[in-house]
Amino acid sequence: MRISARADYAVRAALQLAAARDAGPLKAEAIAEGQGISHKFLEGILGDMRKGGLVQSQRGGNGGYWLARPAEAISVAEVIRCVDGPLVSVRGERPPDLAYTGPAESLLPLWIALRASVRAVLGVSLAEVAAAELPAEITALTRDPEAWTNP
Amino acid sequence: MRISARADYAVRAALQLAAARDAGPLKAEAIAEGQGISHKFLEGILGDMRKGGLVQSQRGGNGGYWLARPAEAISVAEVIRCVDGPLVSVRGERPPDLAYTGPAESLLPLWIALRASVRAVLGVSLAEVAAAELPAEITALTRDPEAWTNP
DNA sequence: CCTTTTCCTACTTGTTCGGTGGGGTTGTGG
DNA sequence: CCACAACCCCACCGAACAAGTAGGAAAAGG
Repeated sequence: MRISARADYAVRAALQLAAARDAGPLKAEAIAEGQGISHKFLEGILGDMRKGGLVQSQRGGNGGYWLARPAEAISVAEVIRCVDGPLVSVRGERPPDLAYTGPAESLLPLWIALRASVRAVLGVSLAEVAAAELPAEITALTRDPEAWTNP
Repeated sequence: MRISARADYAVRAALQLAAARDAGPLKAEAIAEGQGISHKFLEGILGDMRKGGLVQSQRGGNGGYWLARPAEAISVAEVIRCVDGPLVSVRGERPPDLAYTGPAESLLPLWIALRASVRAVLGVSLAEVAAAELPAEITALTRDPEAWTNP
């Protein structure tokens, strides 16, 4: 259950774009520097986000990237899916495509529940994260000090 | 956010062992056949679980594997961690080791919340899954028909 | 025309994934 | 004590993926 560098970078870039909403297009170089990401690598990620319809771009002189929709209408989950495919997969397949037998039968509902819960958390909008105003259900999860410790 | 084949197989093997609790040791070959897993590959996984203290084994004539603890006292999360390392990692690092700046600052709490929610779901015991009696909070997540559909 | 910046394709290097094969070691039954 | 059944412990393998890198073509603006 790892979040890839692509996904992490994509979300951070999207947050940067959300924050610079009214400052016109943002250059890839500026985002890369602002977040400490390899510029060329980020360019590829932004390209995927453009193909996925999340951002738009303009070349030349004072070009750059901007969000295709308001930051309130883009979820973190969408960004991750855009650059990394399905949010949760088991052995490369989406949960509903799996079949289990015997005592493992109710493993499928468990994976489904897992996916639903991941979806719920990552359903937050870029605006909420950028403004540091996460929904109450999410902050509730971070309240427990044990959530911040490694097992 | 993918569950590897190792993790999936490990949990299924553990469930098989949980179900055969009172039938004495279970041979790797039997588990492999029962779950449609490559026998040699499974052997490696069971080896990891033994080193992790989750199962015990006996060689020779009618040897095999059995759970080291009652199935009520082993969580799915433990099994996955045993064979695959940390449950949730971002770019290979555990969330508390990350540092974000600027508009991405509250991305860290989001990853923490994500991990907490994953932990909550996978905290179920092998006994609960094997008996198909998931806790109410988990089944509640599977109630929504949308949880079963791909986006 | 010249600069800037995005866009595209290809390549690299290292690691992981899923799996296989062979041989050693320990236990049981005859 | 001997054969056999199982676990145990490597070593290896091909394919895929991850995280970048490099170089240039194409558009926009001055």
